[in-house]
Amino acid sequence: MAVQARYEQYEELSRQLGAFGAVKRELGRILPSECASGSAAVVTLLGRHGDMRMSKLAELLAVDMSVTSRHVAHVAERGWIERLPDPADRRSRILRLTPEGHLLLAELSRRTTHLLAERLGDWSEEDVTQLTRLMARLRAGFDDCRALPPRLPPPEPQTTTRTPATT
Amino acid sequence: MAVQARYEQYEELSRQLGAFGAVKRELGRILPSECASGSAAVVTLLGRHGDMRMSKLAELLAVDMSVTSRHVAHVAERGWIERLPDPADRRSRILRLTPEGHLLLAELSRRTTHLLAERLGDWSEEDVTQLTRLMARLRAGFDDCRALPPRLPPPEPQTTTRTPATT
DNA sequence: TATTGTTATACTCTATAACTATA
DNA sequence: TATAGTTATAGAGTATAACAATA
Repeated sequence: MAVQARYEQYEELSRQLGAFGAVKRELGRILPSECASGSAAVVTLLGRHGDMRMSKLAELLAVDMSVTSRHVAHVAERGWIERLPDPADRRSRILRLTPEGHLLLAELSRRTTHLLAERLGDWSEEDVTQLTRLMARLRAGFDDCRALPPRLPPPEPQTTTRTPATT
Repeated sequence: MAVQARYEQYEELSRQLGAFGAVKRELGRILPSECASGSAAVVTLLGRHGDMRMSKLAELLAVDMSVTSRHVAHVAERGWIERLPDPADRRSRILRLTPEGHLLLAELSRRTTHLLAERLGDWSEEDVTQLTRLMARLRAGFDDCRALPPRLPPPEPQTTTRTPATT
């Protein structure tokens, strides 16, 4: 039946999602000293989208603003960004890459693309494009519903133990 | 030129990889109490591949054995797996799911597939299959070369500051 | 001497809650 | 009263190094 096949697809996708952390860790290992992955994300997003406020950055990072605040403080301490006052709202701060930040961004791009070129050198252009497109779509599917938290499925109709976790 | 286009593909893929943490965090939020994502990975891999030794599990998890040891201890304390002596090597231990572990595995599968069904319900079967296939291939590309650590690209030929990180 | 696995320590990322300053 | 951002605290994941037991 089609439903059964679809759930097996989800199972398999779930396994790939679980194992995908290894890829991100590997990418993290090539980062420059002092620049952890959180810092790299801040610099990369500012380079991609331009100056923005904390709240906007938190949204793009898809993490709580408290986390964003810590990452931004770390990056600002190292001189890669500056925090300008927002003339429209004195509670807010505008984040902007410094010249040193742009240099770091170029270095990050160089290292990342080099590693990906090493690992994906034998991929067809179509496959790279497809993977990027499908990952973006999956992420968008999770972003969209971030307001409403994920719901659990209804409990099993069977009369078996339903919550093995809370033993 | 083609090389330039390829590097732009890598840039875009890199951004998607960076933003992908949000998907994994969302999947982590639906886990049962006491079962963190590390525990879920252990149970899932044992269910998928059957009984195995610590070293094999560490390889499948793609993390250091010390990390594996901690996750396994957590899972064993909750009765989801047992650690049997290995008759072939007394240093080693064979990991096996308990009946409670199988119940937990079923519950994990139920919750994960439900969430994916909610988020990917409008995807074509081809797209789901493609994404799974390409993620597996990308991960394999990183797994294969895990023995040799990722190498950094050669320094820029230009006479600019090459290491903005070590300011 | 080499390998399997455990433990101690330290670092990063994340979320929740309490707090300050401003709207 | 509500919002933008910060800080304190706690929990989870990971790696390195030192260690025990066995091969």
